[in-house]
Amino acid sequence: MPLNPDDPRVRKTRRSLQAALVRLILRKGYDAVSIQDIATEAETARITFYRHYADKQELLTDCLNELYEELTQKTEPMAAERLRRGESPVSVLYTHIEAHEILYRILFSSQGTQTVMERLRHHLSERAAEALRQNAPAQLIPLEVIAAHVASAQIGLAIWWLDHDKPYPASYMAQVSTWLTLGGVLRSVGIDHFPLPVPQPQGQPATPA
Amino acid sequence: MPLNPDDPRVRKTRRSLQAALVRLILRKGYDAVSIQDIATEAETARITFYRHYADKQELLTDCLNELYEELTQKTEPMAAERLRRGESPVSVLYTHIEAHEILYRILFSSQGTQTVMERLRHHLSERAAEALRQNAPAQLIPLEVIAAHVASAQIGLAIWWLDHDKPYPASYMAQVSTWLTLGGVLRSVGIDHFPLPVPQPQGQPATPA
Amino acid sequence: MPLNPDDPRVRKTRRSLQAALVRLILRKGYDAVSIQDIATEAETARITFYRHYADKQELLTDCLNELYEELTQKTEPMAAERLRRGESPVSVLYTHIEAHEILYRILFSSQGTQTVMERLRHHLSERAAEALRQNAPAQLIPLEVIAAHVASAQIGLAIWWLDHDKPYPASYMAQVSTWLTLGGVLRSVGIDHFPLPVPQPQGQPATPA
Amino acid sequence: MPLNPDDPRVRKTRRSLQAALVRLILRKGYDAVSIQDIATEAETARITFYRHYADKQELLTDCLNELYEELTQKTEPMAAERLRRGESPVSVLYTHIEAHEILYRILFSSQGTQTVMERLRHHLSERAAEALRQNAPAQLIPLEVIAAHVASAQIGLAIWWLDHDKPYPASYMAQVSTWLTLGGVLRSVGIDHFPLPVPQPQGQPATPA
DNA sequence: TCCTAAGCGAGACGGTACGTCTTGTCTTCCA
DNA sequence: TGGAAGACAAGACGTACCGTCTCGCTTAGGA
Repeated sequence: MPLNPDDPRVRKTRRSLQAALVRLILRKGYDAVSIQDIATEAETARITFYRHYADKQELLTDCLNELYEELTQKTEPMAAERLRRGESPVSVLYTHIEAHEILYRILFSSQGTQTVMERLRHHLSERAAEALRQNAPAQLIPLEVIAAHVASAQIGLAIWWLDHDKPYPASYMAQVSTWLTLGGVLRSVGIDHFPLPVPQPQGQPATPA
Repeated sequence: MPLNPDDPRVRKTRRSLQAALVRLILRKGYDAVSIQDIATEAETARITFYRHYADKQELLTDCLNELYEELTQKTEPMAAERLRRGESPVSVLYTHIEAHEILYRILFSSQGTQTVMERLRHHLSERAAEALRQNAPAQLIPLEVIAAHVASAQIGLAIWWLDHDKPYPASYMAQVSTWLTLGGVLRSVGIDHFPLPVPQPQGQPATPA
Repeated sequence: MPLNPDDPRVRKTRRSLQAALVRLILRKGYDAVSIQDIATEAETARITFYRHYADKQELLTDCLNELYEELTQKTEPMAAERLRRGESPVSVLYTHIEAHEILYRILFSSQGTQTVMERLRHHLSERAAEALRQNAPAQLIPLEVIAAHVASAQIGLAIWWLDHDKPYPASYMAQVSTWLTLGGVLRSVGIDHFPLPVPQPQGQPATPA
Repeated sequence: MPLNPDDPRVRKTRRSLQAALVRLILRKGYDAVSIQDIATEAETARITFYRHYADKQELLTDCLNELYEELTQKTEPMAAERLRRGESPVSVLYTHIEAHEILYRILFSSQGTQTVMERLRHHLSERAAEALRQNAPAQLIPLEVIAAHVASAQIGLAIWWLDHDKPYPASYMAQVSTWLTLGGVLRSVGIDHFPLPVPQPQGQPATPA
């Protein structure tokens, strides 16, 4: 007996549960949150939770899904040539993270988000592969390997950024991530011939925490 | 009352528990393994588990710790200049992964290994930062950012490798990882001036999964 | 969260547990009965036991309480002058024991019935003291001492009776108990003539086991 | 492998265990005492306990056995005719209780002393039956019934005495117990004249607790 | 207007796992 | 030989959380 998702009562209950879960995760961490906790926090009955979600993971996924949808919506139609102008999906990602910091902290730290994380990783891989397919004159290395490398590096740096409490501005991080990915490491050790200028550290704190 | 780790009985019991956990994780996944399962599989009593470990996580960490120790021992004294010759810590990592594939699969997939993974990530960051400090003529980008980028990319690619059932040889993956990290992406899209030759895909399957 | 004792589910569960305990005590003895045993015998879950009772003792007391209530209800309003006619509370006690032999065997033998036994002893003391207060012309001996003596003798003889598998009829035992008790008690309050005839051993087996 | 009870080490260890048990029972009650407690209190190892006793009950019985032996030794050779002079075994019992109050409190209160208590009850029954056999001109009531009545009354009153913190002197209690008991018993064997004077309440507190 | 269906609240229940406790057994040492 | 040290198996204990169930209550939309 699936509940009618358009019934305003149903919508209201689900909103309460989602908000309750987010609050509780921030307070105690994902694992320490029991379903009774969620129900109590949402001022409803435990059975009501089960009427809407099969388990905690499903509720969390529901919380993060629209985050993912919003991000992919913004990234999807990015023309591949913007890649060279530095307008990579990465800059969209960092802007989005900054706008939804709390949810991204949960996404990055919670154990129960393998699914959403995996989709995010896959999405970034796809964007990278797509750009490569359109712009690369030659494929010296398997494309899927490059895509995996790029996605991992980008996500990893974004996680590092939040974990260290955003010591640099989002725009700078996005530039650096793109730049390093494209070959910045090389230049950072003194090797030239690179089409992108070095990201200027505008605005970042002189002494990051 | 901490048990004496040198008592042969203690060593034997711990070995049994560790082996049992590994077998069970492979069989059912980390989360589905109960402590009673471990005890039964190890042919001992449940209370014996608690005499040696506080929880499942602690036993798993104990399993993975020597893996980590062995890896860092091999990576530690790597002369920084080997970096240019392609003998990065990454090649050591891939060799090690191939030698202990089962444990690395568990390490990469299990929820309960945040600690060990974090140490691995930190270790790789340190290796990268160290190399940069010694070889970089200029620091155009904060060193810690570069290190985080490199570590994430390397670990991410290694995870991808196992998750896709090793479609290329370890040596090739190590070369690619190093090459991409150093600026390979650039070359892979047609930009030159790079000191390392393109890794030759010797031996990789023609049609990877 | 105390359960609602009027909920029919609750009543049913408690009945099951009580009956299970009685059966198990008869089968293995009070001490050998574990709570899991009770739950299994009652065809319920162990946790259900704990939802209703704090421990085995509490369940047993619950079993015996109504036994005690029923007995005291019958004994309470006994006119004191019936004492002389031989209609002492003791005759009620023996009749009651015979009607609920199984429960009394448990009450007399189980370790966990201190509370109920103490109440029974106290009740019999009170009945004796009350009768004495109303009928005794003089108090040559402290009343509470007499009451303790009477209650102990009566309970002790009843226990002996069951322990020896009822070698004499209940009515005869009640008469004997009263008669033996009254001998000293009457004299202790200054009454010299003994109003009761010697109990005639009607119906008792010639060769008791 | 029964230990040699004459080995001074064995004797010493057993003394320690017995004393430890007595102290612990007084401190926490019989049931709450674990075997580890006893060993710790006796400043020995737990396994040592098992070398000497099968369980807690056996140790307790060992503690109380000599108490019982001493009592029966004093009661055994009592000439039956002393019964009329008021020198019943009861007076010996009260004197003995007063001399070993702590142990008797444990004996009367502990669950684990069924054996010793049963022997005590049987002993008192035997003494009563013996006296009756020698002195009774007629047996109007089964002797074993009388004996059970007498033993129960005597033990019950003694327990009451300790439970109420000895509100009367031991000698007085012994007299009262005998006097109350004899009243009915004598008559039950056909003796009408009551040979004992009413016990004089010498020395008892005016307002017992 | 009522009445009917869907969502919700209350709370008992069976089940699994947890972490702790005690018991009794067993080596392996020490005096 | 007796005692000390300490690991171990067996199993009960009391608790926590999970997921399910039944029973009523409310409330909005259609008869």
